[in-house]
Amino acid sequence: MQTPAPGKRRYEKNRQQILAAARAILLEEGLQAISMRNLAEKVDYSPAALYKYFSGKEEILENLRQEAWALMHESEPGLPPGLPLQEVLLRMARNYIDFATRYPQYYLLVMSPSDNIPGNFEEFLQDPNFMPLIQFTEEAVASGAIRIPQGYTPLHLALFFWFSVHAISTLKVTMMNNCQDAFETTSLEAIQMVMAAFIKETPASFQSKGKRP
Amino acid sequence: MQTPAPGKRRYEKNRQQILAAARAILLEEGLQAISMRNLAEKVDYSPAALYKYFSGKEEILENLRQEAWALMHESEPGLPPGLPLQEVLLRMARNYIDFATRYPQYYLLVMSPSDNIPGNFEEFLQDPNFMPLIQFTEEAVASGAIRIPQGYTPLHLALFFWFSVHAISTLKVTMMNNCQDAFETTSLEAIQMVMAAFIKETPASFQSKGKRP
DNA sequence: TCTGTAGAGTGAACAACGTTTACTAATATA
DNA sequence: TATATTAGTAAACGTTGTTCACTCTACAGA
Repeated sequence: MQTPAPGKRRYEKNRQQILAAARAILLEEGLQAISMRNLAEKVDYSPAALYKYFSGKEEILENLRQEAWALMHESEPGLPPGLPLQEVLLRMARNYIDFATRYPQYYLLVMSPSDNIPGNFEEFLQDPNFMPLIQFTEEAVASGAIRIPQGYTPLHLALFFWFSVHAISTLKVTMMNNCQDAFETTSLEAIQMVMAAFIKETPASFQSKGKRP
Repeated sequence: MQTPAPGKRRYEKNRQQILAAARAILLEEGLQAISMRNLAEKVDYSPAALYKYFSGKEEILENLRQEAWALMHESEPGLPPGLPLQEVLLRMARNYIDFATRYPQYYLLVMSPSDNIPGNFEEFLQDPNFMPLIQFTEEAVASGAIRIPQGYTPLHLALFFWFSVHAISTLKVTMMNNCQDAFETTSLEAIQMVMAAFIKETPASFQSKGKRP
């Protein structure tokens, strides 16, 4: 009985099938097209049957949200060692923004109101999606690659970075649909400009010891 | 006939009354509580009657959105002359964030998907809510109070500033409900840190000639 | 192998939503 | 005053998420 009973396996398979259909609707027709009836018809179930697999629509969306985070993190390219620090940061930003650009529906879903949101600053700082960035910044500061003004911490710089990337992605997805690359280009330049002000100008490479965000 | 006919005046009064009720629901019960039926009952109308005054729910929300922008801009305190530039910028940021904190429902409404959103970068740059910030930054750079690195423009700095303020406000409203001031304090420090890197350290005052954002 | 029970699956309904339609009643205009 | 406009309504339409009472199937224990 090391493998689950066949009933349980079928159950799990159906569950994944429902999630796959929901994912397909999200990517092809958009977030607002995900309705229980629409979804049920796509998997040849009655709407009520979905409630045998999920407690409700919100649980299905929550699963897709986790998928989105995983997809974004696994699409991170392996950065070649010896890359200048500002290039590393720039690529991190670009990767995040590219994800939002390529999968706007995924990004909209991730940013849509959920019940799973941290309620305070401490929880946010320990969010697995944000913590690596803080760690990365701290290492960079500790190594001397980034110089932080007196009275401030690596957290401040990480926050700024996160703010910028988050704002650019959101704006691109929600407002700048019909725009050329002008917005993204200019925005990334803005990030670059600010980062350059803190990065100690050494062409010497910097490589984080932790896994990158 | 210089004043509108009494029928038209009553019509306009009813319209404003409906908007007032919608505003009350927004502030007291939240954005998701605004429904045509809920609103109709509050103003002692049948739901269908609202369609004699508005083309639909979206038009009502659009009116509230404009209210929100107006309210935010009129709540801007008159800055005393002779204020250091970084203090001016900091207060501008604080004013924006304070508005989102005081009226989270208004802010959520403003940021909710609308049909009136600019579709490209050029329109965005001419948005009356963003243009003053660019103007302000340009004046500050022209006067020498802010130094921009070579190859960059005041627009880059304005974008960064807008990104930060926007991101902080959104995070405060959507995620950081139960948190103390730690998040806002740290975030404002982050803005301050970055701004300080560009502001030429002169205690000499700077006063914009244009109206402030 | 037979049987009883847990559970997969369903049709119908409920409550709420935005909106439309056909209609009445009140008002403004001529 | 007669007429045309328009404010206002009840009822319905087509959605939505969710629940309930009910089958029928598949698996477990005798």
